[in-house]
Amino acid sequence: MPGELSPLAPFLRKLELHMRLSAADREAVLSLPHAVKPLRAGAFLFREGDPARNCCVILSGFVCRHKVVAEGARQILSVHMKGDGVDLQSVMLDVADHNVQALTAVEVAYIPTQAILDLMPTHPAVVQAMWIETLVDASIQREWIANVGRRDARARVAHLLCEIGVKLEAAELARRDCFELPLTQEQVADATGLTSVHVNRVFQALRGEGAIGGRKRSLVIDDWARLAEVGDFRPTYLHGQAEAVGLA
Amino acid sequence: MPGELSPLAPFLRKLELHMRLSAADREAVLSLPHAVKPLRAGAFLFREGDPARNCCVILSGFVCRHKVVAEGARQILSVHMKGDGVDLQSVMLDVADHNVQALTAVEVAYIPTQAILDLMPTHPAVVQAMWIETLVDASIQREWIANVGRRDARARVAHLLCEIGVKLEAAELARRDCFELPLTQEQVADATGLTSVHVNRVFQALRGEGAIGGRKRSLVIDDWARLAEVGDFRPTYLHGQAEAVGLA
DNA sequence: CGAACTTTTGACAAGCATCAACACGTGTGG
DNA sequence: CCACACGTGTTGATGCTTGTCAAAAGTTCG
Repeated sequence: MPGELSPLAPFLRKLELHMRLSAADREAVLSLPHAVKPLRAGAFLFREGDPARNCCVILSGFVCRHKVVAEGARQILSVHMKGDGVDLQSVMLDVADHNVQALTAVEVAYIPTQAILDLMPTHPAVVQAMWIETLVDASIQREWIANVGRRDARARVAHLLCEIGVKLEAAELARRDCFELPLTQEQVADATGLTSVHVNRVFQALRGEGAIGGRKRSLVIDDWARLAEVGDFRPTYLHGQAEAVGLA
Repeated sequence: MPGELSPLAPFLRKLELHMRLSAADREAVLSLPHAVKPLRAGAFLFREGDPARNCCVILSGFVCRHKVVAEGARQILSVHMKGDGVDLQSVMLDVADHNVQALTAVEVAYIPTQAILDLMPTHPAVVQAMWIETLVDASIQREWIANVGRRDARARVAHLLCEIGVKLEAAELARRDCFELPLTQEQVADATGLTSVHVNRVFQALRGEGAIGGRKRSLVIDDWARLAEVGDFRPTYLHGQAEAVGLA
């Protein structure tokens, strides 16, 4: 079984950011049972209230997690890309407490949760790595609470752009200062707790002061240090991913 | 060793909300090595940047986790009480990404992380329960992102009050509709991304419309259904804790 | 009984939302 | 190939929610 070619290889790579794994552990990850499924942009991987039977790994494309509040407004909770295990937590919890939706066309691998539980006795290190993965996820969520709670619009957007840049680079999809933004301005708004109109104005402001460039979604971060300062971006909270791109 | 009298009993009780544990597992939790320490209000249990060597369990009193952003504003990320394992995640991560501070005088039990890691082979169910505990924590954080990101001031405060009520009841510290609020209005503001002045006005509005009563910090939720509706409070995200108080 | 918090009040300012319209690019079908 | 719809981005006018500043009143505790 040629490990490097397994669709789960990027997932394994991500786990290894957190923990050293033995050859047997690596093999156990790559041979997890999984069903690969292509989905169109906008498709739901899970919905709030769904019973949690599977967790899934992103193979290509982008997804986000989000909640819808009473008045119908949407709040994006996180953005995920190649190699991310989305809803690893569903391994342990009974029911999904949020939605997971494809931002672009994606390929995902569904893994039955039981298969992961079965690794506990035989490959505890793998389970430990997955636990860490969920903890890093939680750390990112804490940063997002601070982002939407206590930063102004400019900082929120700048922070989000920096984070996405680092995650893209850690996933080896792009350089952190030059990438195709996988979000529309409306989705940036939903991620930052703003309106799309105001996000648009913030983008213009950031362009105006020379922090970012590029046209449309092709984003170029001309002045990383500047943008990071505007966004109060200190990447410690990304743990392994920050180190992976030399920001630790 | 009389389990019921161990200071870790409330922690065990919380873990058992998530998983059925054997007698041996229960015993293993209660006999975890720990150092009990009383702390004054305002004391830090951990600081951002600290190396993570211990995790701690709250025995009495209240603590919060928070971050400080560039301009000096503070964002409270969660509120914890008796039986909560705060920073269980530090078992796995290298460095604390936020502060943990006592809101009132507290007693905490520090547990060396290594002792928890050592349970992996011998008591996997205990480790699994702790994992679930961290996942429920993450679920609550997601709800907070939506709360500060997409709800107006009234709803944010109402939501927070409902959540604290349910957690207090689940911890058997009070009824969910009648309790001593462990936060000052300024701390409520830091938890909801508002200013204390505005929080004060929201409290008056909620009192005015008959949703809440009581004077000072002694809060009485006169109309739970009303407050829950104002706050868009649907407690699924609390998982086991919601069920424990009959809200599932 | 005074010092340090905490809550409350008022006047005013600002950031962001809202609404509405328009521009632009892209893909689709006639 | 053009017409058209649709999603996305852009702009302007206006107003509300919430922040800011400052001061007073109430509370707690040594």
